[in-house]
Amino acid sequence: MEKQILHVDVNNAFLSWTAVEMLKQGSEIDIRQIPAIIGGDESKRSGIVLAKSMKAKECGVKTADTIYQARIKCPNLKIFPSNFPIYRKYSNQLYQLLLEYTDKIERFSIDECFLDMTNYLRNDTLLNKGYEINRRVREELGFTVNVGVANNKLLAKMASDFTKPDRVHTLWKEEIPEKMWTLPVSELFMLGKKTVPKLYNMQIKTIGDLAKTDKTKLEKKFGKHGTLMWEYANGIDTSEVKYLPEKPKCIGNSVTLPKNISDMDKLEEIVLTISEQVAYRLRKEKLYANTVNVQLRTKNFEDTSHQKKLPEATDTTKQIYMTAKELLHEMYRKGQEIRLVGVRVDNLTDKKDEQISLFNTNKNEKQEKLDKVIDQLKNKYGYNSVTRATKMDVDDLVKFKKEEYK
DNA sequence: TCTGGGGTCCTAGGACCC
DNA sequence: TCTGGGGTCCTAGGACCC
Repeated sequence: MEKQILHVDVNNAFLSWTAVEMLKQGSEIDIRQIPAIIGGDESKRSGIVLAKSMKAKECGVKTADTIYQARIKCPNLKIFPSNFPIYRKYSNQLYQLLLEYTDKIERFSIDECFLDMTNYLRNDTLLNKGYEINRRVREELGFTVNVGVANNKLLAKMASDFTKPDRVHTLWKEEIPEKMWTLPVSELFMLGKKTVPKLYNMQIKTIGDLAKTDKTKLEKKFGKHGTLMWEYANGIDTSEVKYLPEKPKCIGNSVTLPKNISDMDKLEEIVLTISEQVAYRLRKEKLYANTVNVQLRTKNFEDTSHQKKLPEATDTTKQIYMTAKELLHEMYRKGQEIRLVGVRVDNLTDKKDEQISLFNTNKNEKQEKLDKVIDQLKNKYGYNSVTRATKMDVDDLVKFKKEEYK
C-alpha cells in the first residue's frame, strides 16, 4: 500500500511568528502586511536576512541577502531581531496540533514537519486532512502553513513549496510531469548552487530534463549524489518519516567575531568560551565525544578545520578545551585575521567506555564533579549565571570555579 | 556591498596493516 | 631493486539543508 504523507511548512516562519507575538503584545501593526524582515545584527557583523514578508519579497529581497542589500532593494524596510525562544514556543504549538492527527511526525526543522498518515485516515482522504490542518492552524494559532499532499516525503515537500502562502497542494505520481518536470532544476530538493551550474552545462535545465537523463551518466559524474538527484527528479523516495527522536550526531557552536582577531590570547579565550558551551550541551544530552573539531574563518572567508580523535570519549569541559586549544595552535598561521571561530564535537557515543581497572583511578573525576556543579547552577539560574572573570589557565579556572561555589 | 549558525552526509587521500 | 592489492581508520574539505 502506498504511504500517505503530509508536509507542513510554516509560511515565512520567523517573521510570521514575530508578527503573532507582537500582536499579542498589543502592537498596532502586523509586520506581515508591510515590507519587513527578520535580520541579524549588522553591528555584530551578522547582518543577513533570516525571513521576509511578502511585501519585502515583492521588492526582490531574498533570504540570506545582506541587510545592506535588502535596504537598497527596499528603502522603507522595517527590520526586527530574531528571537529563538519565541520560535520554539510556536513550533511546539504547531507540533501539539499536528499530534491530533498522527503520532508519526518528523520534526524536520523548527518550521517543517512530515506526517505519516498511513493508517490514520479512517474514512477521510489525505487531501481533506491537509485542508483541515491548513485551516485549523490559521484559525487556532494565528499563522499560516502550506501543506504538501503526496505518497512520499520528497513529493510532499516539493508540493508544499508550490504557490504560497496558506495553500494546500497535491503532487500525485500522475501529476509529476505537469507540476514538477516543468520547474527549473534548481527547484529540486538537494540541488544547490554548486550542482545547478554543472547541470546547466550538460543542457539539463528543468527537473524533467534531469528525470530523462541517463542515470548511469549522472552517477559517473556525481557519484551517490547523482543517484539521488535522478531518483528525486523521477519522484522516487522510499525514506520513512522519522518520528522517533534521535540523538544528535554532532554538537557545535561558532561565533562571528565583532572584529577580526589576530591575537592568540584572545583566540584561546574565545575557544574556551565556546568549548564550555559545547561541553555543556553535550552533557545535557548525556553523550560523550570521541572527536573534537575546530573551525576558523579568515576575513577573506577562507575556511579551515582541523580535528582530533580522543584516546577515550569525554564530556568534560577541560578535555574538550585542551584538545581544541591544541588544534587552534596547530592550524593558526601567524598574521591571519580571524573572523569566525567554531568548536564542534563529533562521533558521539551514549556511554563512556569505562576503563577496566582494579583501582578506581579516574583522573578526570575532579573535572566531572566540577562540571556537574556548574551545570546545576546554569540549569537553575541560567547559562550566563556562571561566567569567568577573565581567561586563565584551565587548572586555575578549575580552582577559581571551585572557590566560587564553596 | 558584505556575506549567520545549527546541522547531516559524502569523498578523497594518507597512514598503516596484512 | 622495485614492486601487489585489499581493508580500515583518520583527517580535511565540500555540498546540501533550514
